[in-house]
Amino acid sequence: MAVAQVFRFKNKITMKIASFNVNSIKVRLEHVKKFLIEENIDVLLLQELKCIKENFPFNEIENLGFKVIVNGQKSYNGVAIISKFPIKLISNFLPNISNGKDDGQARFLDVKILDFRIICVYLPNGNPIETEKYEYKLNWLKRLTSYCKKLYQTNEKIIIGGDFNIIQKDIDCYDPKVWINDALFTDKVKNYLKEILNFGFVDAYRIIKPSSQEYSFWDYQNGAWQKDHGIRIDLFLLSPEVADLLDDTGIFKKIRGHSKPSDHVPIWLKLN
DNA sequence: ATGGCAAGGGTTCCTTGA
Repeated sequence: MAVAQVFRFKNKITMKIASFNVNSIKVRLEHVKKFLIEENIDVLLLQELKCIKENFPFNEIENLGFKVIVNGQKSYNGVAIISKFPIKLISNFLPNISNGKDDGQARFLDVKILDFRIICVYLPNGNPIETEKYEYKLNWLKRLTSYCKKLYQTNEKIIIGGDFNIIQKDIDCYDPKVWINDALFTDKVKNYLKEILNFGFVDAYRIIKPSSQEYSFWDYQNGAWQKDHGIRIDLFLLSPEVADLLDDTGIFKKIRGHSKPSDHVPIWLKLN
């Protein structure tokens, strides 16, 4: 009995996965390195690199013992996945509904790490509404919903993480009145997220903390951080197979108070 | 006391973000 217990303990998979919209990897490199090391991160999803692949600091990250996959773009967007375990690229774009092709914006990575299917997303902001930016966001959500539906049917261990640019509910922002008619908070946008959740995905944060009010983004302007006027828009969506493994989750708020912070902070989860 | 951001790219300001 004791032997069996030790055996089981030794073979238990423990993983800490995080997601961080860095708002320029160049400016936030030291924050990322410190976070990876001090918080014992196994897998990190990054958004808003704001650089092309050639300018990503591969050496700095790989020297810490990580593998890296980058989907870069000049000036805007850009996503990456950093992992202690080998990464196999499945797709670096979210296919168009009409022709299955890339749309040229680096906002998506789908990879396999161990037996997990891990998807890194950076959704469009979409403001102002009733413009083509908003239409692009709705179209992106339509494509993501379609992708998630197919993905769900594979019954794999799926983790979709990143900056969703969606405030799901009133509790996910300091003042819902401020966000009326904002592209992060319209019914159309929220309904796409609901549809994805209705397939059977769950918001990891709400499993562990059903009624907590915490944020993952504070605007640089108007003293938003000092007044705690934030929003929770960075999310991990889990398939049931992963939700069963969820041990803990949280928002790494303190990094927002450091010098030269991103306007987002990392979110993380532990699987056991 | 009443205006208050940041980053990239490229130039002395524009775009984008949320």
